[in-house]
Amino acid sequence: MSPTPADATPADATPERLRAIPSRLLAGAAAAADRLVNERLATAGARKWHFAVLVALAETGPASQAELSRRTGVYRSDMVAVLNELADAGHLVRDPDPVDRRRNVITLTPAGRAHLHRLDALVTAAQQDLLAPLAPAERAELTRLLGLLTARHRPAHDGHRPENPWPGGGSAA
Amino acid sequence: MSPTPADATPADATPERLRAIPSRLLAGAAAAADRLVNERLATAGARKWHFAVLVALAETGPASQAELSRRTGVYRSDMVAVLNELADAGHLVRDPDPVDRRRNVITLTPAGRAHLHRLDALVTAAQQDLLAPLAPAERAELTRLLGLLTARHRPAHDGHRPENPWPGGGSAA
DNA sequence: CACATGTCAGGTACACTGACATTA
DNA sequence: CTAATGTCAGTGTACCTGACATGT
Repeated sequence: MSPTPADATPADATPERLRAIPSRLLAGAAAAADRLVNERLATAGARKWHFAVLVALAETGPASQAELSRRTGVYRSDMVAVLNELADAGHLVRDPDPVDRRRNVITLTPAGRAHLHRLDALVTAAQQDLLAPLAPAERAELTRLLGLLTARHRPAHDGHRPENPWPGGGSAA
Repeated sequence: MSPTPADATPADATPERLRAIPSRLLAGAAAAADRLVNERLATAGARKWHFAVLVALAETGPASQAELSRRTGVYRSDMVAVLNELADAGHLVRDPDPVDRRRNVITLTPAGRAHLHRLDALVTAAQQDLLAPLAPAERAELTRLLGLLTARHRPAHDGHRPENPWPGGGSAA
C-alpha cells in the first residue's frame, strides 16, 4: 500500500465530498459531452441547435417555428436566430403559411439535408469519443438510466409558453 | 389514410433520433439536476459555487484563492465574486498571507461552517429528488458510470492558466 | 527574467422572461 | 376577448480569455 502520510491532499485536488455528488458528476459529464460535440460541429460551422432543428425537420417534415421549438427544446425566442443562420446558409426556407398567416412554414432544402448528414456523422463521432471509457453494456446502461431521469424531470419549459401543465409528451416510452 | 390513432407523432414530441443521443440526455439530466440544486440552495440565499467553496475549505482547510479555484473548478476570475459574497455574509475571511504577499488566505468562520451544514442538507435533498426515479442499485451504477466519464475527459481548464501544457491534449482548432 | 496571484474588464453561449404586433 | 405565433429586447449564469499590478 502507499500511505502517503505527509501529503494526503495535493492541494489542487477536488475534495472527495464534491466529487461524489451526482448533480456535480452530471454537470461535469455534460460539460465534457458538450465540448466534444461542439468541437466537432464547429468544424462544419454549426452548433448543436442547428443539428437539433435539422433532425426535427427531417424526422417529422416541415413545421412552424413554434412547433420546432417544442420539438427541440429551443425557446421560440432563441429559435429565430438559429433559423436565420440556417436560412442564410441555404439549409432551409421560411415561407408564410397560407392557411395560418401567423406562421412560417420551415422546410428543409436538399442542401440542408446534405448538411444534416454531415452533422450527423460528426455528432455520432462525438458520442463515441464521449462513451469511449465505457464498455458497450455500460454505454447502454448509462443511456437507459439517463433516459429514466430526463423522462421524469420536467424540461423546465415548453418553448416559451406562459404556463404549461406537462404537454402529454411523456408516454414513458 | 391512416386515421392516426392516438399516438402518431404529436407534432410536439422530440424526435426519437434526438432523444437517443447520450450527450443530449446528459445535458437534459444535468439541467434538471442543476435546477433542483439551485432551487434548494436559493432558499438559503446560496448558489452551487458557494457550496463548493465552503466544502473545499472545510475539507482541506484554509487556502489561497487560486488553490480554491483549482479545487472547485471555478475560474480565478469568477472566484472573486463568490468570495466577496461569502465574505460579505460573514461565512469566511480573507487575510493577506504573511509568507507570500501575493496571496489571500481564505478561512472558514464558524458561521460559514454552520452555513455549510445547512447547504449540505439542501444539496443532499436535491440529490434524492434527482435520483428518485432510480432504484438504489441504479443510482450507484449511474454514479459509477458518470465517475468513469468525468475521470477520463479533461475538465476544460485549470482555473485560468495563461497557457497549458496539455498532458496528452488534443488538436482541434 | 519568468512565473503566480488577485482583480477587472470583457466576450460567448445558453436558459429564461417580458412585451408587442399580427392573426386566429 | 383569449390565445398562438414570430420577433425583439433583456436578465442571469456559466464558461472562458486577456490584461495588468503586485509580488516571488
